[in-house]
Amino acid sequence: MKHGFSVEARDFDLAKTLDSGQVFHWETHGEGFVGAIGDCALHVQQDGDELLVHGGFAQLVRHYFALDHSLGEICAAFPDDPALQDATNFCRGLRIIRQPIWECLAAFITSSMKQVAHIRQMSRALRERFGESKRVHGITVFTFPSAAPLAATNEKELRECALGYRAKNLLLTAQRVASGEADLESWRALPDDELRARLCAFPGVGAKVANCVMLFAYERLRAFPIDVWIERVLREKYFPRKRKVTAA
DNA sequence: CTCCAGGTTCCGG
DNA sequence: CCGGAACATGGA
Repeated sequence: MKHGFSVEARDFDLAKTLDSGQVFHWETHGEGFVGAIGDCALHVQQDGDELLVHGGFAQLVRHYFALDHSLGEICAAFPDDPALQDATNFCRGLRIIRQPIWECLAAFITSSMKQVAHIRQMSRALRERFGESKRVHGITVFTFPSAAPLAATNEKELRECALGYRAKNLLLTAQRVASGEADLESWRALPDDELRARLCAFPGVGAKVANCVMLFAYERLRAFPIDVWIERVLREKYFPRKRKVTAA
């Protein structure tokens, strides 16, 4: 427990944020969580208005969890809508984090037609098989594999991580990223529409996954991923007569 | 044993 | 453009 860093974290709920389905590779450990941000493995634990971070990287943690966002201002800007009021109360402290692009893209490619518990299982299998082993706080953590080691495998090996038909999509995407043909970092400079079009050009990436990557990795806070649950709510609360609910 | 899960893609009308 | 169906896997 010693040698940890403390990071101020007001208006933040670590457990709620990591359990919200925007990221899939953190695991509970004791009172906190272990995981990795890119290559940096760490243990994080919340204690009131602060985070105890083991493994260093305090500034990285602050950036990753978007602790610089003013959650109060963001919530105050919401329209006066009963459903949104309920939502803000229910989700208080849940932040949209800043994920490394590749691991976000890869994770959501595996997410189609899968329950969150399954997505987490696939993430773990990929990490244990292709990620790097690190030690932090006395435990072993596997980082999420970069594109290169995934590009160097084959569909069969990825299927052994329970990816099913998603294996081919992840493999082809990893190859395009690892080869440099698709430079995810440079795409930060693109406007929303162009970025979305490039993301949708990857196999297995459609409107929903592209919007997840834009929102969770590219900081495009206007992106609005519509999954089956959001669609049900939109239909029930706002558009009872529409046959199809889309972002536009 | 069936059903369906935080979608995408392809195909026919 | 729009509705349907296939796609793998595993837990309920």
